[in-house]
Amino acid sequence: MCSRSPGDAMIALDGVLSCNYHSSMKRDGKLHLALHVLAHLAEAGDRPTTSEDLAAHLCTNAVVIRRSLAGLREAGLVTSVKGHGGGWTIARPAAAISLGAVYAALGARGELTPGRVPDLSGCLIERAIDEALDDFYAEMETLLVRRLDGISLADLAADFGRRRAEWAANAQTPAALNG
Amino acid sequence: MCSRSPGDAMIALDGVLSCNYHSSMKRDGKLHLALHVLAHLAEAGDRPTTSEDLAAHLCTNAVVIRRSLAGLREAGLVTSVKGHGGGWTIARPAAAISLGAVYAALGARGELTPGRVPDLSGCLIERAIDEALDDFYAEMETLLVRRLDGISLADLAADFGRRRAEWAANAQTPAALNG
DNA sequence: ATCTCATGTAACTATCATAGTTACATGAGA
DNA sequence: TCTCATGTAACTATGATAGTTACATGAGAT
Repeated sequence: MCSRSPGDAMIALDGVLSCNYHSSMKRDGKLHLALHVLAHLAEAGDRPTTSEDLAAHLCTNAVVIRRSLAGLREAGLVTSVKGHGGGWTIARPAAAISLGAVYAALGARGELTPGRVPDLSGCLIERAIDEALDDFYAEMETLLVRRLDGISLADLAADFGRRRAEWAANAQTPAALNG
Repeated sequence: MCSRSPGDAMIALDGVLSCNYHSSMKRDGKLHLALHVLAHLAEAGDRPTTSEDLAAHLCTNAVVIRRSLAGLREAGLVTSVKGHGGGWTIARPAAAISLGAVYAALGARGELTPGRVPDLSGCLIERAIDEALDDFYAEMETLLVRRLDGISLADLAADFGRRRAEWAANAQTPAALNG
């Protein structure tokens, strides 16, 4: 089950495309999920979106969405409202949310760094390698965050806008989207 | 079981230190393992080292070592000889082996890149994010490899040499090594 | 009031990657 | 031919994360 309904913020592709519910979000990372959700929330603007709706769009489970958004809420990137008419809303304009902020909000240690087990062996070679790799990974992490800080959600949204325009122009051949 | 015997290439720390066999190499990555093995082989020079010996030093299993070294052999970084007096030997001087070469030899896709599942949903937002992240990860991968190419095994060995000297100077207080 | 919707969260299962293990075939000296 | 060591398949164990179920909590709608 992962089809769209005409009224929502998505481009209407109903009946044409669907994704296999159980094999989709298998090994793709927390960052990807969070960005996708945020992009949808940015599209929705002020109107709250339920985790159920988001889950349908992302072909995943509502609880998975809530888990991810819980972290983003603590970081002040989104807000949530319970009950009737409730749901999730983006807390800042998309241009004011950097991918670095999202990455940080996820506590995304380990997205790059493999994580290290403390060295109990006393092997000096191991120590040298541990330190070298620690330094190296820290350096890469810095580069990664710096680069992510330079990209905003609005940049992704712009890219999305470009795609939508392209899609509208080629609307005659929707089959090309299946490739 | 992970104690050293006095005659080998390791600094003799017998009886002083041991590591818990079952909880050591749990989440540390293929690169770390390969580098550690290579560093030991570099220390050993021309004399072949058995996977059993290496496993004892690294507190892991001989088959794990052989699995890792099989990849490195295909890349021409190490050689192996069967039978009596056999074992593993480093194929080039340590200065001529870059960490980038090791990384490549491991086919270490996924050390950084989370890997992506093909997008079947047709969601344009998803596509924009997929491409942005693909580009981003490719960029980081390039930076990572470039940086790794700039470090040789000999650099790590030099670091090891420095440590050994320090250790020898402070040999009176071996307890400090336990911290 | 209470009904319904939606979040918040705990607890469980499923899946995947990798480390660890066992077992055995193969090849090379002694 | 005996022993050592690699080469490899097949299995188990572990940990991370996605997916699922279930239920408590809170906030409007009636």
